[in-house]
Amino acid sequence: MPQIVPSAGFTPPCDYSNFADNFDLSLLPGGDIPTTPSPSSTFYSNSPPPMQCGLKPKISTTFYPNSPPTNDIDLGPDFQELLGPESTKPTYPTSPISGIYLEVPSIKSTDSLSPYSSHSLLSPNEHYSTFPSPSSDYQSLYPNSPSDTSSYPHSPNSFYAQSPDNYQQYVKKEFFPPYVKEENYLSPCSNVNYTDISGNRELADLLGTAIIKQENSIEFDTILQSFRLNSEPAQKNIKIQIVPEKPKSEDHKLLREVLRDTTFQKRYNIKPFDFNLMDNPIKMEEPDDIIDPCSDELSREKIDPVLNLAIEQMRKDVSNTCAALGISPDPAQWSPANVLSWLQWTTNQFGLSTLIPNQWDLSGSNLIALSEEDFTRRAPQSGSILYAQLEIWKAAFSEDDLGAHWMPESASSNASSGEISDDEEEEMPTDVEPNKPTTSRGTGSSHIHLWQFLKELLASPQTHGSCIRWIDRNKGIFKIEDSVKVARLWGKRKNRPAMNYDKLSRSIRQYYKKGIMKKTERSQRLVYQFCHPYNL
DNA sequence: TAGGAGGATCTGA
DNA sequence: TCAGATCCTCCTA
Repeated sequence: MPQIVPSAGFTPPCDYSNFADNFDLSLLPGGDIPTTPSPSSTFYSNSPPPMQCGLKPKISTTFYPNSPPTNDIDLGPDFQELLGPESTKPTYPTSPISGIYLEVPSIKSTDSLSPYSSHSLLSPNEHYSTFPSPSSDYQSLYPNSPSDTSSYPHSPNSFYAQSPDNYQQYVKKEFFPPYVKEENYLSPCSNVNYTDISGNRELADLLGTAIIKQENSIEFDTILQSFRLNSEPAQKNIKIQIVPEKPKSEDHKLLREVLRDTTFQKRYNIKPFDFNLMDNPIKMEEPDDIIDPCSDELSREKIDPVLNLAIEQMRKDVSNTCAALGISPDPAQWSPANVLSWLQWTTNQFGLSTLIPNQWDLSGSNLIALSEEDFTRRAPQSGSILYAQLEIWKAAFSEDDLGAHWMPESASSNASSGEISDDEEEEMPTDVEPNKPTTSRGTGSSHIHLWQFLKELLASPQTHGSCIRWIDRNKGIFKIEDSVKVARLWGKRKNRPAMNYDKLSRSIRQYYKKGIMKKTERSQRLVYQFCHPYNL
């Protein structure tokens, strides 16, 4: 599996030492598994071309300097400090540190950098503005990078994970290429013996950081400065030798060492990501002498909580959106109106071009039957993203995995700790439970909930702005400007001619107990606030 | 006086 | 069974 990437603020209980234990170095370029990225995927599509095994081993890196890189770039004195003392300053490409030089590739065509290429699984709640244009900074070129949390402001609807049960399905559909990106890597024919520098943890850190660097957009200057401050005396003893080819079990030892080292992770607050290795058919390569018969079990123990959290996050994300849209978590049950609602929401979330409604006048069951080609035919610009998002929803509503346990965030977070009290259960809003699809009560029906109706009014300020409006949309605070009119509209919708604001407000107040609405911090007349996630 | 708060009870799905 | 409707009393700005 690909990478279970948590939302910002989420720190999975695993580290790079675990990653190192489970990382199949044969995945590295030139390894057993071809590394050419799938052209249909933007996941890790920026990997450098596979290294050619020449006479000299290489440490290849794709770090991006402040100025646009060129193939003939002068590495400059700063970076050279990393390789050796001034007296041994090399002349590129011939380094006095035998056989090691840096390869700085030219920037690739921006075509491959689009975050909207086919099958990109983007967080549905990310702001489109955070995605880079092809001309934006290099550091923004990895919108799908698992480590690139900076571009992804935390959102309860963020979608960085998926059910492991559906992983195989995704792999088959090439949602996730079955390889692991390594933009910086040791050439498989490298014979660098870093044993001699293993005592220099800072250098190992440095190299490790450099390896992660372009993924996390860490300023190179920062790394260099850190290196200068912390390891200047030690670097004099740096000695890198070329040794004969080692057995495969000892190959990539430097990378192994770096991956086991988590100091860089702490220093730069880098969050590791999970490869869901237990479900991944990729076999782990492990030196024979340190094979731990219990490692699989231990890895599973470490990974399981991460998976559970990721799955729970996924449930929350979709559940929140269901609640916000008033639609069933099961796309198959969507009415044409629900389909349009979902499409509109998704296009808004991703800043996609507006869809032509009459091309999407179909039920949920028909929608999920569409192929990706059907999607792209209806929406050439955004069809792939819509299709991918729908796949997520379909996966989210899994009869076996999720359907029976679906619950809104407030309840699911409690469920994760296994501490749902009777009271809490009683207060749990049942209107967004998956097994009680809201479709039949959804927008357009007389069975709509009051809170949904109010959101409906709030969603059309052009029409109803005179009687109800948002005070603070983000916080879900709104004000009823014309209580009589709102009550009348509510009564009309519910076919209750005797409805008045007194009754309506009583119903609103009932929501306090249910955790759907609450009083505002500073109590104001006719001002109410939706609780999370109903404010979404 | 309008609106907020909340208890009690009824209604309909 | 549950959400919402209805009726009620009391309180506050």
